[in-house]
Amino acid sequence: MAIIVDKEQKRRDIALSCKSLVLANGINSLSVAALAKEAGIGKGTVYEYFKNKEEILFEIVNIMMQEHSSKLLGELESLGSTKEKIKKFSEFFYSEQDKELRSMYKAFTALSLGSPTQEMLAFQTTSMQNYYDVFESILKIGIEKGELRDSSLSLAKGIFVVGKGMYVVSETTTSIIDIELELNQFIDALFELMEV
Amino acid sequence: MAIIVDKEQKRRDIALSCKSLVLANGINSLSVAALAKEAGIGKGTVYEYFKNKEEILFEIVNIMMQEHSSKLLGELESLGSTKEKIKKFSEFFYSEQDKELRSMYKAFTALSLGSPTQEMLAFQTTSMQNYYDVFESILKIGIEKGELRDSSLSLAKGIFVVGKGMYVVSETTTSIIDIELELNQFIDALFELMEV
Amino acid sequence: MAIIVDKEQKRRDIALSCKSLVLANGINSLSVAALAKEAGIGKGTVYEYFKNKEEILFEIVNIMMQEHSSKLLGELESLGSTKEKIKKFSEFFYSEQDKELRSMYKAFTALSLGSPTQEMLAFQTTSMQNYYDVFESILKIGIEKGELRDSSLSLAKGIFVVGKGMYVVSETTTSIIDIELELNQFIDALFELMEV
Amino acid sequence: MAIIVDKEQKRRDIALSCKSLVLANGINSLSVAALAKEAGIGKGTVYEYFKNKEEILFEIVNIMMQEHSSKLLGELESLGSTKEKIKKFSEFFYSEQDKELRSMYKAFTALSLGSPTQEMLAFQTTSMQNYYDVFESILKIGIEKGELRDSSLSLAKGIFVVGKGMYVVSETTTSIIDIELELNQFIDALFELMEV
DNA sequence: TATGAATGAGCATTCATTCAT
DNA sequence: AATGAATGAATGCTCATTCAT
Repeated sequence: MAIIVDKEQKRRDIALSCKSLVLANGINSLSVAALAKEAGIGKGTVYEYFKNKEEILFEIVNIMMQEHSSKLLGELESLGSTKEKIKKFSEFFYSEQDKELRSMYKAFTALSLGSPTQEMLAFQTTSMQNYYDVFESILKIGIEKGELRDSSLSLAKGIFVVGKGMYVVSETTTSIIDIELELNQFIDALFELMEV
Repeated sequence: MAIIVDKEQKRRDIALSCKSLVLANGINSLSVAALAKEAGIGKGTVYEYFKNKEEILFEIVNIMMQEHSSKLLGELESLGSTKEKIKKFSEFFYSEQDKELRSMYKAFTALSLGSPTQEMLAFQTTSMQNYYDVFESILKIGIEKGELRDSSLSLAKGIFVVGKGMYVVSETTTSIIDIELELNQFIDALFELMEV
Repeated sequence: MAIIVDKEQKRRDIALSCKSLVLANGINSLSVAALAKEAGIGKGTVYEYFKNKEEILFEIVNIMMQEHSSKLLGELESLGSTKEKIKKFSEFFYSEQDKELRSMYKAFTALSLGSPTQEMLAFQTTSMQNYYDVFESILKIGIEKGELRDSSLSLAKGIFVVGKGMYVVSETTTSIIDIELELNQFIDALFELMEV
Repeated sequence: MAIIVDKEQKRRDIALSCKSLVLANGINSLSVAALAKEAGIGKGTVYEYFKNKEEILFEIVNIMMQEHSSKLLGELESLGSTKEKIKKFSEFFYSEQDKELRSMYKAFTALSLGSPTQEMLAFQTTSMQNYYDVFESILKIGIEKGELRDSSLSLAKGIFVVGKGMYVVSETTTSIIDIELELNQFIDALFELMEV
């Protein structure tokens, strides 16, 4: 009987096994040769599971985002107020435990900005949408519960991107921008607007 | 005696002559060979004016930012209210006429995120600071004139980065994020908070 | 499964196939491109077998020295007197059949003098030591057999380097230095000292 | 009245002004640009005084050898015995004060071995001959004075090159060859042969 | 299915030399 | 006589991808 290999599982294994390589050296210095070696497989085998190098990065980011997403959803459940939920949500941009994903995300953003492909845009759009849906549902519940005004929703995307903007600024300058402090101040200020 | 060349001017000329190459093909595919050809000079000549390839990109971005900056300052002068000034300021993120600089800036951000060097971070920090100074002075004048509350200043950085965040989102996803609309909505909302 | 290649053998093949290039044009003008072409392989393939260009030269010299060394040891066995052995040993510096190795060695010495690296010095030290060990053992046997005085050993290095010195002189001047004649005269004279 | 520049003197000035550059970085990294800068002249001017880069090295070595030679001749005069003279002569290979010339000579030997030109060989031959003439005259005087046997002359070249050989060995290996000790031992031993 | 040997296009950078001024 | 701006050939090395086994 032939060995049945779970292709999807092997894809994940390969992707994850080189996660540390990307985190250590960035995305530019990740070579297929190093990747294959780290994964303990042949260079050719990589191409049995991924169309090209880019796809591997998709897979890594995808896995990490899924993990982060499910963890986040779990943590959100235990929180009461909408503001707490939003703050928990934005912890991604500065918390120590999300550092790896952030680093991965940074590498991926660099790639996306530098030479965007259709697949890349589609991938990011989907990922982003998933997060945004969660975010929006939090606000909607807040509105339902009477915590927030109806008009708050229009500020949603604003809050959503401010973290991203801060993150990019902090990563591309040496300015000591204290994201945690400033982001929380920003949210506090916004909630004064949004709260009923 | 030897030919006297305005080195600074030639630097600018070389940098600008390959601006279109970067805008057309991105930063990754900009080769020194292509650059030199476009500039109508020899490959070696490039290195008479720039220490390395990176420096050329600095120069291009620098020139474009200076142009944009002086144009912006001129336009700001004719505006009365602080909100109008802030909106004029944020037009950078969506206006048609700043498209080139935005594109250049995008390429540069990709580079900065991908493989940041000390020089790059320093350059971005300085550039950013210049803009931020203008931004802050607008708010300070607004406060002096009694248009804004004293506490507004703490929101400054928030407003400042939200554009950047939106821009990155819009560039890395296919989501039809209407930056112009959403950014203006966001500013309007914030001004409700900030206005006396 | 993949093609199995005797990496060590191919290394030798590649190195040897460009031996003539080095002998013909010297070491400075040996480009990887020319080397690969001569070996009938791609440029990239070279780097599958050698870490860098230098290593190829090491390999060539190494192979040639090993060949010479084993040939020399064979020839030494059939010789009776210590003087004969020493003379056989020193034939390297002028014999027609060692011309290639000498030429290779010359190129390598030029490199070592010009820009010595740790690896290069180590390589030369080892190679030199191997030869010197043979040389010393010849003298020791001579002493054991009562052919030479005990004190002869202190002259060993002197004899050893005189050939090298003559060789360098002959290669860097047009003076018609008759190495064969002078080296043999020198050895004869020395043996008057060394013999019991 | 036009300024009359002593071309020959300026040649020497240029050559000497970049002596330290060669000593510091070796011969391979000496660029005409750096050289001109060090000499405080334009790159083009270099070519008014030298046909090419190689010629500059000739000039440096030439000047240094002339200096060394005249100094050596002065020192030899005050010495009585032939052995002392020979030892003084061979001090070149290890003395601290000749370190610079040795270093220069090393660089030059590397060049000569690597890509010998007719001019280079001719230059080295002449230089070598000058030294050898001095050396030979020392031995002749020793013979005249009855210190040495007539046959000693045949060993002359042997002594002459042994230093060179040792020097090359010491420069191309990490072996701790104590040139001073071994060279002197060698000369002592030879003198047992040569002395009447 | 798995492999890894082979590849060659591609690239940044250097530098001796020329020559118009 | 002096200069330095301009040059382009030359080069070592990388790496994603292919494909024969």
